[in-house]
Amino acid sequence: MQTQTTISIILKDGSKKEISAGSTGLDLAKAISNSLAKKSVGLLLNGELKDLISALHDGDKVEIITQDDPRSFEYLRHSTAHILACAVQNLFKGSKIANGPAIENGFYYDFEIPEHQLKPEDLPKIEKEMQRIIDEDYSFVKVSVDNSDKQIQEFKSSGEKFKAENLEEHKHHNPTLYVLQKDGKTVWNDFCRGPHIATSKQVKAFKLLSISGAYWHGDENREKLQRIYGTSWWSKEALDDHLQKLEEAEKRDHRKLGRQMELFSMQDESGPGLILWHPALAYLRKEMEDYWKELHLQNGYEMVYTPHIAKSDLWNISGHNEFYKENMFYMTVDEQDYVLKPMNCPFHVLIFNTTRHSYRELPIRMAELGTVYRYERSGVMHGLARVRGFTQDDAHIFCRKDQYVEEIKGVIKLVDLIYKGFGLHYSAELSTKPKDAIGTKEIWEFAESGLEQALKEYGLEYKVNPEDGAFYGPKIDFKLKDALGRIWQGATIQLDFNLPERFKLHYTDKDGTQQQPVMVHRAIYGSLERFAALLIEHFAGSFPLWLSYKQVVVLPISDKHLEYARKVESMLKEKNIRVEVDDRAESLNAKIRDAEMNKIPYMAIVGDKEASENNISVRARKKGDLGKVPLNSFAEQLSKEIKEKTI
RNA sequence: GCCGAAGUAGCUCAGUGGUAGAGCAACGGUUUUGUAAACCGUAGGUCGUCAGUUCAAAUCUGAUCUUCGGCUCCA
Repeated sequence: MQTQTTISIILKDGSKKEISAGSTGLDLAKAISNSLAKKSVGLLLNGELKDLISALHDGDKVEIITQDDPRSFEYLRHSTAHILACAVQNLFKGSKIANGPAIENGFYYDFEIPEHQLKPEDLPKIEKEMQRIIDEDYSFVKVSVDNSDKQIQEFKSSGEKFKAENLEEHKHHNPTLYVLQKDGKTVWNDFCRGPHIATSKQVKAFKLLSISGAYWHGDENREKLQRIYGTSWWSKEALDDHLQKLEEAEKRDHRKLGRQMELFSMQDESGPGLILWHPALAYLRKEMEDYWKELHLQNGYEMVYTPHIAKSDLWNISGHNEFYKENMFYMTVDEQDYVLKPMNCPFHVLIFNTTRHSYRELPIRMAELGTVYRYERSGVMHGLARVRGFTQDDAHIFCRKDQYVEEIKGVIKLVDLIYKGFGLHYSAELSTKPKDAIGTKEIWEFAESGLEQALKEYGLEYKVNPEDGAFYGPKIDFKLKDALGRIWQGATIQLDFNLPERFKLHYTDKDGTQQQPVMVHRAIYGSLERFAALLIEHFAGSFPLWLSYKQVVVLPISDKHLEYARKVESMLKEKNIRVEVDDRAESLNAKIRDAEMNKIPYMAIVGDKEASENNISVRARKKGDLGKVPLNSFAEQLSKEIKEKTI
């Protein structure tokens, strides 16, 4: 009898497991339980994601990644991308493969395909070939490249120039190939770091979604590539859920709802990226603005208004002409150059600088709903979310160093307060000093630690984005999460060391010396346009009562009830409720249907019974009949809902 | 800006070289309706724009504008 050598593995929970030497991760999973082995996908081996069949060594720390672990998608999707690449190369002779990573919710692969432009009709054909590869049950086998130069030559001779270039770049990082193999026969290979699933059959549910262009290494001077996007899941159910979510997102698309609900438009005559706010969305904006102004005035801000254009001189001082030139609209009047403002800050600084300031006056908080114009490249515009003219809910705080932390806390409080009114959840991120920053090390330290202190004292969780701040100062960004779990850019708080210097901002301190104030830029909605887009998609157009254009529609059962309907209307109008009567000669069912389609929160249905009892039958959007309610209590209930901003 | 796709009635879409279509919306009439579409009729389009090919162009070609999917960039 031979003595079996064993090795000791440290599991996730810190416990140790003895297994026989030469075991793989899969063996370890089997040794723990069969059901675990079935769900196992890969390993976190000493902190790195590795193939499930990686060999284990004595003392390794191992966490088994199962299908329940979100990290398992990296394996699945990246492997599905490889199957896609193999399928495309089988179908389109001479195709060269570039890169194919897993991305959020899916994957893509980039190809150079000579003499064929991919069309949507190609996707089902490619899917079929992928399914064939999956059904063949090929193994993903990792092969280390011992002679990089020889392998590069091989890639080059088979025309795989992108693989050759990738390998050249990584030749000193223990390069590996992944090959698709069956019965020891290799059918396909790619230069790849991995990790992968074990066999192609593990791909249970995938779909190719779209085609687009891309460049090798994202560089428009390099080769043009064709990209295929897809998604891949562990089960058909999960795939269907995901596809349904995509469908739901499409239904909620603010551009689509914008047309359907007549919220806004952009027109050829007025130009791209320039929004016409139609009455329904203008009402929502008015509510956003009123709410904003009310909270800002309550929280020590002062309102200012500044022009839309300014002489070029201003932008020379601010530095915009130097750093922001390609984003600005220019015009010449009376031989004088003017610029359409891309930011409000220089104007606020001018207001600050009009008089001398005492340390006693600070902080000064100057707020403006300022409309700015930025030249955006033609391909980047997107509905209300990315435009050329937009209104920032901008404010600048000029304060002393000793007031700085409190001021930041005040802004965080205001952000919290405002988002509450919309029922939105958010998270915070702190971005620190980038490489090409201006300002001394001391001032950056002061600024960053101040932001951090404010976040901590406020008790807000945050993530740090190292080196992601603006060149002129660090910032806190707020990310908003919508009803579908998608992330939107929200509020931002930025320190600025640049403008106080350029505009020579001063205040007179206690001891009579001239000191430079700290300047904070901050916006909470960010852009009213983009925030409106967020609200449209978050609520799928069914806005809460306080944000609805039409809050109530009165539906008379027949013409006989028009008189009473008008009475209901004027009574609600007196209470400042936005109401109208549907007096069309349509059936009640048709009126209800139209009101539902127009996403009006409440319907007040009135007929003989209601008129005689001085009440109404209430029907709520999407909820249906709520029964009869006295007119007065209905009005009171709505007023309360509006006042409390009930979601 | 770059790559690719698309643009037909207010909206959603059909129409692949030979007289521009449907549904919904609009308008007129009939119906007077009890919780998601009553019925009949009328009107509405230089087929994004400009050139070209052709006896003939929504349809083929080119340019241009806009939109969409990406790349890049960003509030």
